[in-house]
Amino acid sequence: MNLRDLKYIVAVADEKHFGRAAEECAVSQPTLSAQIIKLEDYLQIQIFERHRGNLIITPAGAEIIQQARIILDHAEQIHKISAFATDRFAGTLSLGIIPTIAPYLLPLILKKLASQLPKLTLQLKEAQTHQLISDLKDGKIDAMILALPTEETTFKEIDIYREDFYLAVPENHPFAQKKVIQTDTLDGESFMLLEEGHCLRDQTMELCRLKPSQIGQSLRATSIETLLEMVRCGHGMTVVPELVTKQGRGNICFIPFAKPIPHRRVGLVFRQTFSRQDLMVKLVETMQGIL
Amino acid sequence: MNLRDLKYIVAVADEKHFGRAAEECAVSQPTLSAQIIKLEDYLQIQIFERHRGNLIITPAGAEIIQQARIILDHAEQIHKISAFATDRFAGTLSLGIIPTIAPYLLPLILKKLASQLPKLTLQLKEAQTHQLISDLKDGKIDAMILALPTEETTFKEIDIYREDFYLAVPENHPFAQKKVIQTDTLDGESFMLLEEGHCLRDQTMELCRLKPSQIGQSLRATSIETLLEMVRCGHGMTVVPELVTKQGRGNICFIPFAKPIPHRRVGLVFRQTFSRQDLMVKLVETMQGIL
DNA sequence: TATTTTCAATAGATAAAACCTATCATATAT
DNA sequence: ATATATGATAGGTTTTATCTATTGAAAATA
Repeated sequence: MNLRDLKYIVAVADEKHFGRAAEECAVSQPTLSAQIIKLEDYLQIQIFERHRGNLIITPAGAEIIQQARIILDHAEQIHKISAFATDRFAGTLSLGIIPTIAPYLLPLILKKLASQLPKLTLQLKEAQTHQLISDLKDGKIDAMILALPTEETTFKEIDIYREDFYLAVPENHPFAQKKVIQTDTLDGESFMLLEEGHCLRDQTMELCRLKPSQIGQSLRATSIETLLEMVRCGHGMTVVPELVTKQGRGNICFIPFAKPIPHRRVGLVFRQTFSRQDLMVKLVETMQGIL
Repeated sequence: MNLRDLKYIVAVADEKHFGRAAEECAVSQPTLSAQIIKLEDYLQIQIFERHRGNLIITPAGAEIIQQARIILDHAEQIHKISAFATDRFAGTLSLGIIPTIAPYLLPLILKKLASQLPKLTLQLKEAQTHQLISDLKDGKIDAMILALPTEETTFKEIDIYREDFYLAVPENHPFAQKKVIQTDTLDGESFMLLEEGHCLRDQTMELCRLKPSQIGQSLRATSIETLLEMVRCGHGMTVVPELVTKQGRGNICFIPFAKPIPHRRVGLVFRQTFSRQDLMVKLVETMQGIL
């Protein structure tokens, strides 16, 4: 049995005439006749009684045609679903973002993004890199924004922006007077970092070549904001990405690093096999246009 | 798009594995893969994201699969309808019967017929021959029982029984003493007939070679029972088929005719193209067994 | 009654598709 | 580094759908 066959019998039921039904289905009359005979043969049941000018639908045939109409309706639905879905910039996108990006990037772009991609609905999830990677593999999210690279071969990455790091010190700290800072002058300083699992923690440790003794152990900071609060109170210093410095903050100085300026690449990551790659490109372009 | 394709994507959605889905569909994995790719291509939409061991259904794909399940359900319905309908002795049969047969034949057979063809429901319609012929052509009824032949080339006829005619006279009539009656002794007698349109009227006129002057004009009898009531009251005589004589009636004598005995053939008639010919044969055999 | 018209089925040939086996490519697990 | 698992690709075969032309049978018309 075949959707085409069902179309044929519905056409015959509508037209009560094989020739006209064939025309409606854009096939020749013998083709339509043969297919219907084959269907009747397959179902072991007669659907139509043929007479000239007087076509009778058998009772079972009428029931079958009723089902066929339902089936064709739903088949049409499938076409509609596809047609809608092929508007690649519409629909819902489930997007993961790491905690050191989300609160600083989202306020800058969400509003304009909604106006430039009006048919796109974002479903946001904030989690650490390793969690997002797992979610992306499982299909729980469609894409994610985080620090590149991910080292995952099954993912594709597109750079969105490059973000320089800054040293955050209390404004009464000696460093606060410096225009730039050399990473090798940080040797004895005491640092505060985010809790384990944040990529920013690892990046900071690496770029400042921190010894375990320099890292404040008492604190398990879950956010940059907490960290900055501690800095403000003079418990130590920390490193933050550029976007964090854009919001006005009292009592804290953000000192640029000397060249080569340490930074991170922030990008959009998705599965190589993801079905909406053109939306990914569009999304990145739109975000870059806003920033 | 094709019912087979829909079966394939539902199988993949269920199994989350192309190989197992192919097995379930009893085709090779390349076949299933190729068909699904072709479907995705045709719909211009990706239904699955392929990874090893981790198959993800796209949002649009999920909607399509939902529709596909509905469609396959209804397709299954079509199979069930056919399977039920191919029990050729089940279902409803719309049967027309002429008024000179219905009230005498039906009481004899209906009960036993219901027990011997328990799954068959009869929908009975009583009408004159010409009306039944028109209804049968239009498919308003499936078959009819009447006096043969119909002279219609598009119908098939099966004889059920042969029915001799009898002369009905009041018991005080001189003819009432006769064992048999010769048709050529009826010349001057006055007859009462059914109204126009009844085949029995025409048959009686023919077999008795009645002149218009012999036929009572005042009466437009719509049933044999009315006619017999008139005979009982001595208004004349009439001719009735054998089954009418089987019910005990006072004050009326039914005289057999001399050879060659005039009679009519009663049979089952249906369209040559009717889909339940084997039921027709079975029905006639069953009725003959009962009579 | 004979002829024409109408309508669906049949015949024969061609084109399209679905299918199979064998193999490849890639990612994951060992 | 090797083996395994999974889905895609290649090439060839079979099946199916389709076409045009024709036939057959009933109905309408002359």
